[in-house]
Amino acid sequence: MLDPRLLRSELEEVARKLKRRGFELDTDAIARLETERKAIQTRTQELQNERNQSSKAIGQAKAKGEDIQPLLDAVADLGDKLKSAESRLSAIKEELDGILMGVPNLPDESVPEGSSEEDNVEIRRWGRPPEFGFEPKDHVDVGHALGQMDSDTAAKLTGSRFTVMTGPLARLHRALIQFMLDLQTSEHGYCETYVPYMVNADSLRGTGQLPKFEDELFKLEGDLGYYLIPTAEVPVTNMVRDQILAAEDLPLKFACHTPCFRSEAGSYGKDTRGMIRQHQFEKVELVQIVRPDRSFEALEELTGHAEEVLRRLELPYRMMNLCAGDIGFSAAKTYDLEVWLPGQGKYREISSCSNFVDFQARRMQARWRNPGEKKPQLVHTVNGSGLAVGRTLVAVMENYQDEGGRIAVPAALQPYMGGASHIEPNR
RNA sequence: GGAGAGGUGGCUGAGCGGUUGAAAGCACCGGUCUUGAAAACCGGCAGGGGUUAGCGCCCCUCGAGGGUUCGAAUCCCUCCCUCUCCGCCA
Repeated sequence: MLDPRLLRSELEEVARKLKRRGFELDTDAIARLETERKAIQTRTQELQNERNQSSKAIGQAKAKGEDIQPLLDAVADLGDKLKSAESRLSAIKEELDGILMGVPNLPDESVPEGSSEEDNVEIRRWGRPPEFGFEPKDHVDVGHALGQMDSDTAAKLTGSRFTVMTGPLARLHRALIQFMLDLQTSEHGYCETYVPYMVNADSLRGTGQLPKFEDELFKLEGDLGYYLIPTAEVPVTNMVRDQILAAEDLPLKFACHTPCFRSEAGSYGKDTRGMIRQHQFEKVELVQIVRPDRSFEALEELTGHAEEVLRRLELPYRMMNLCAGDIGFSAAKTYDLEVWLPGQGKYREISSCSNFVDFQARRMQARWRNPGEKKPQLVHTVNGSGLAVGRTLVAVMENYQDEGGRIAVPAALQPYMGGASHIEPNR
């Protein structure tokens, strides 16, 4: 959520910044509601003050044993007036809040102009796409040739956009998770974290998935109203919801592996082949809760931590600075890491690292005590995938395939594979 | 699922329907003392909103939402959460 005070004092400036990302702010509606809010709020507070004064006087008169009837008569109709003012006020606040909750974050100045993926700016490139002496297969063909990846069975069990893996390939998938967690916790200082895979609506509001993106989530039946998490970002970031942290607690750095569940409602027909876009996939998420003045350096650092996974796996990738039209709802700035996929002959997103500045913190009321300030201040939140496991597996399968249908195991993963150097096709 | 206890400031924890937005302790900040530190002592210290050049003043908030009342942390109702015991269960 944006700072409501910013919307009052610099409404046009805010609208201009939001326009960069293609969002039209209804400034007239906001200005009108704001004006009304102010009037009704003042009126309400006057009435409340009157009530408080009168009640206090009645209490004092009663204590002295005086006749309080005249005082009671004087406030006879106050209750009704107050009640109607209060309900009007809360209705306006609710309406205003509804608008505000649907307004995305302001893109940072360093975010390039643009309206789509096409306008993202490449920051750097690492590694070189491998040369094959044959026509490289995509991961579906590689997996089928191994006999260890099967979407037909998954479709029988559940439906489309799921995968069954067996044998060494399933182990490689698990190895990636272990490797990523070990790297982030033992070398980059993240605290390994285990969280619920279902969350309540408050948590989803906190990180910005609700109220706008409910159709991208799996909601559970029943009275509880829980949702399956679309990313570990939701439970992990919300750990600090409604908290006031001490300065020495910051930064908090969490690494968390979870499955992620996404309805992919808006992506019919997109990436239907293979396991690029699944309803269920594993991810190791990196989350940092930081002082406001450190969030942009934290974003650089965290992105570097995600990159390190790709470097250790020796997977070629590039880093993109997303343009204003392509960053997510809650983000002020986002870097995507895109890995080279020989089967598609292009770079595909494998990690998305964002600085949300105080946008999520304000929704969550996550604050810290800044020694230099009287009042608690909002923290900043930064997160990124380190990495998306399913897509990393795809990248390994495609980049490490050989003509005989085998997959070489990247050196960094061999300790997690019982020392195996290759995955062989089933006989 | 059954029975009971409880949700109050950063934390612990008091709180007859009427200066209680809240005792006390801890933590924290400032000061005295000290070569320095600790201890001791003195003082400050909830969050949010409005208004003001500022001092300040006003409003809201004691799990959430309703209700009773001139007045609710305190009484009533609904819901949520936590803890203990029993049952069931990986």
